[in-house]
Amino acid sequence: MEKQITMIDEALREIKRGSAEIIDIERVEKLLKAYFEEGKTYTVKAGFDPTAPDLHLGHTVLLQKLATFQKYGANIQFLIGDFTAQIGDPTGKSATRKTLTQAQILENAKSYKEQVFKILDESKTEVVFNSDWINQLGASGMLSLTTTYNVARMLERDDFDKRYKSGTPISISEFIYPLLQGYDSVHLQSDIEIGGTDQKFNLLMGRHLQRAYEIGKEQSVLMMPILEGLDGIQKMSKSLNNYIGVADEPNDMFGKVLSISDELMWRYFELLSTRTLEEIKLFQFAVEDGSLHPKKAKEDLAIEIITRFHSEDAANNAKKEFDKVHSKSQIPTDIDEFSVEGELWIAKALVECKISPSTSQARRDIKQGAVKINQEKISDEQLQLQSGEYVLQVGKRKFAKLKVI
RNA sequence: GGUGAGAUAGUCAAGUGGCCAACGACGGCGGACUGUAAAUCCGCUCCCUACGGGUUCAGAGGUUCGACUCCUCUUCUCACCA
Repeated sequence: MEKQITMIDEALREIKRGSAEIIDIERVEKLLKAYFEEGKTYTVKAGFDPTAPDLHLGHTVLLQKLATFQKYGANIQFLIGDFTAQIGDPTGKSATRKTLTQAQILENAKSYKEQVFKILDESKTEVVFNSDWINQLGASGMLSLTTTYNVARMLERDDFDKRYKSGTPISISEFIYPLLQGYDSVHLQSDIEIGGTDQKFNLLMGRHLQRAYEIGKEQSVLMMPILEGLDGIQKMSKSLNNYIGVADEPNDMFGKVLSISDELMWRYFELLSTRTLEEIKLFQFAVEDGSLHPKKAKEDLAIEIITRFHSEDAANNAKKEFDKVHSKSQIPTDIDEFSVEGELWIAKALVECKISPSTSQARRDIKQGAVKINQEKISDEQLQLQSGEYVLQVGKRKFAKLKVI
């Protein structure tokens, strides 16, 4: 008995880690108790958008939380919102989405699986599509769904409220969106749902509808913070180009992790590392008292992340490569190769090798001393490359090999 | 439906007849310092083999030696009124 209580505490601690807010933690505790005492499992739902199969570390924050739940008796309902995607989530800016064909959705779902099961246990995960049951709903089902809520309460929601007051249009279908998402929880009889803090309203709707439909339970809700991107300010997203993709090359991942600020590193440790909080605290103290170089801590983080998505070997190689290029300023092993015929003006060569966007930019770079050929800085912007092989470099990070024939 | 204001480079935002390829800020890039960190400092930031040329200031016309700046129409945004 004693032992079980500590196990429950331990599990709870891990589950709470990094979370922004948990609603009805008592129920989570009961579920854990039932698991440890009677081996009863429970379900945790998380919804994903079928339009974005390119996962980045921001998405993995949720996935890792799901993996934690799997450790403690949860079956994951990995929901692909293929129906709701047709409406478009009104959360935040509602850019109108293009509707996807069924074939595209299945394609995306497939690539989700490839990426997601690097973190989740496939045997404890059920992938479901909400069109399956929403299409069954029919007009009358839809109608009775809408009777469970009213416009005034819908307008309590922050973004709707702002848009309403400022006279920005809100379409009726946008009101339907949270209802449908909540209905998913009714159909799936979810015990817990997790999502980002930006999803709070939609997540709570699940509770509301489970009550309205009298399914005999109300899901607990766990919200994770939105991970900041490489800039440390805005949320990680592909469109802001401040992301680390789970499919990124090991070398890119390493470089990107090393480029984050020291402050942000701790945030990443908390939300992305599987190290215990105690371990992370020790790192933090060690860095503060000077016994651990912050770069070393960051390298460990990078290696951990790369190991998860690639392999340990890949991670170690990435580190070696990084040291080679940046600490010893040697030329990287794998660089793009190009070849051209006839002699070539240097500015054109840089454009040709895609390490300069235009000859104008190339000239500026040369003038500023940013261009090297075979490790030698050049200053002559009129330089003609005769036949031979060259390693061209712009700045610290852009390399290309060029063969002039 | 009526009235008024506006649309300028990746974003924000000056410029109201030539001095404007267009102030400034942010971002981005390069350099110094470093740990490819942050902070800081400096330079660059439309294109073109260039002390010159070309194309830009929502779109289409017009006035003018000359327009981002003036006029007309179009499209779109915003504010107020109904």
